[in-house]
Amino acid sequence: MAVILIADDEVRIRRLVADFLKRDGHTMLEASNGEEAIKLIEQHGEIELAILDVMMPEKDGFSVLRYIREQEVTARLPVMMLTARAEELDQLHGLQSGADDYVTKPFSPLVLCARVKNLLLRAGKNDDANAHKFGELDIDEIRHEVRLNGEDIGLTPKEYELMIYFKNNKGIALSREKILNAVWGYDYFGDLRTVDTHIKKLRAKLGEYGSKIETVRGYGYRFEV
Amino acid sequence: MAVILIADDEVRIRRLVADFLKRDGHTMLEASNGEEAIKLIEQHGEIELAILDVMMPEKDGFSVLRYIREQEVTARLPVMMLTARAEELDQLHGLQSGADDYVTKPFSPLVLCARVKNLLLRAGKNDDANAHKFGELDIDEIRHEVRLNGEDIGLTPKEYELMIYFKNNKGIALSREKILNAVWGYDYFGDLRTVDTHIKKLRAKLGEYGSKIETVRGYGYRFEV
DNA sequence: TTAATATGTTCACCAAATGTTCAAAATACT
DNA sequence: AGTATTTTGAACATTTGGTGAACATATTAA
Repeated sequence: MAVILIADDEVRIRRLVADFLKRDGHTMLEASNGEEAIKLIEQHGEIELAILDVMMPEKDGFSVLRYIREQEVTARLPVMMLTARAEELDQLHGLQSGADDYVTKPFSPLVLCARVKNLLLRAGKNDDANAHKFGELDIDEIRHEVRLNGEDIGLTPKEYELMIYFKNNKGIALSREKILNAVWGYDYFGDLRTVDTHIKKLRAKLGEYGSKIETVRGYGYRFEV
Repeated sequence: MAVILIADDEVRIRRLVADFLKRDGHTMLEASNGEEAIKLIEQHGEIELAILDVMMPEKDGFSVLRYIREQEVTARLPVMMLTARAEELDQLHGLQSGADDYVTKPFSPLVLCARVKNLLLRAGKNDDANAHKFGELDIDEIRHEVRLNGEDIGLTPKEYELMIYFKNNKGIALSREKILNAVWGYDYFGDLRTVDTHIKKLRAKLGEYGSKIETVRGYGYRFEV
């Protein structure tokens, strides 16, 4: 279930796509031209996929796509293009437009649904498991490494797990008990101070970002962004 | 990239097959029984390969296969059958059922992927990149061999499959469990350390490129480019 | 200011993960 | 059947990491 934008000047196509994707549980936003599409994208931070027809009045699909890729906040938004002819498809390939997928008209609604599912899956994985960037700090769960200014900082297994735990709980104060339970396991009977030792090492390896792990006196630690 | 139908009543198997083939860039359609499979085939003119489990509720794999061969439009569609037992395999042979390939359960996902690639190739579908070159390291899936400085390094079957799995997941940290599931098959319950032994041998045969298989401590391995 | 408490820091010992070797078991080949 | 090859995991070696005691420093309370 996601929020999806469909932009096409033909009502018939728009409805068709919207109806099918609604049936899959998605929330649909509709635009009848490029200008409208951009307006909706600006207003809705939560759009998770954009389906753009290439041929549209006001602003065509390529212009909207370019806009999406240029804006910081939407640069990584998955985009699917609808093209009417093979020539346009060539354009897509040739210009390396930055679209994530394309479907040629006429299309089968079910194939479109399948591809949408695919894109959302891919994007979902990217959001959850791909690199989380905090300035020059990359937490890359795909490669299973953390980079500072592009360089792997060589975390040990425990340090890495600790980092992931902080990443998943940024801004939340975590007691030593909670940290031990989460990272070491609920049946671990170790000294609470072991946490401190690992925090120390992690902070050192994070360099300038070490201070992002703040001490919450009398309680534990908190990772700030 | 092709549109592929997978029909199996076991969700686990369906997901496994779909996930692996999606990673190869294919669009997957899923059916949980024979009736559903036929419905999807009727609706989609663009299906390029059907993978059918023999044992399914509503209509079994053989019935679906017969249907496919009877319809003018789908008569030449490549079909791969999944069979659970040797007896079913006999049926396939004996009845000259018209399937293009068959795979017995349990199967290794990688073997399945390779066979799918084969079938699509045979069917004249586009498929690029069967030879991957990393510097002086050639991974040649056509000749089914890996060369270092032009010389075949004589990988054993398991080593070769491991190599292919790494090639398909370069830059991604792979846990021993994942590797075991992918290369040995989803129902293999062997020692995780067996992976290490094979890594060791593969590294040795890869010579100077052995270090491209990096150890991810506390997790598994990662193939670098 | 001093005592009490909490956290930072260091380090040596122990534990765990991985590398490596090998021979038995399984498999493929003839 | 017999032989060759491959696979496997146990056993041992080596490397790396985890741990908590001990001491240092910082913060708070009295």
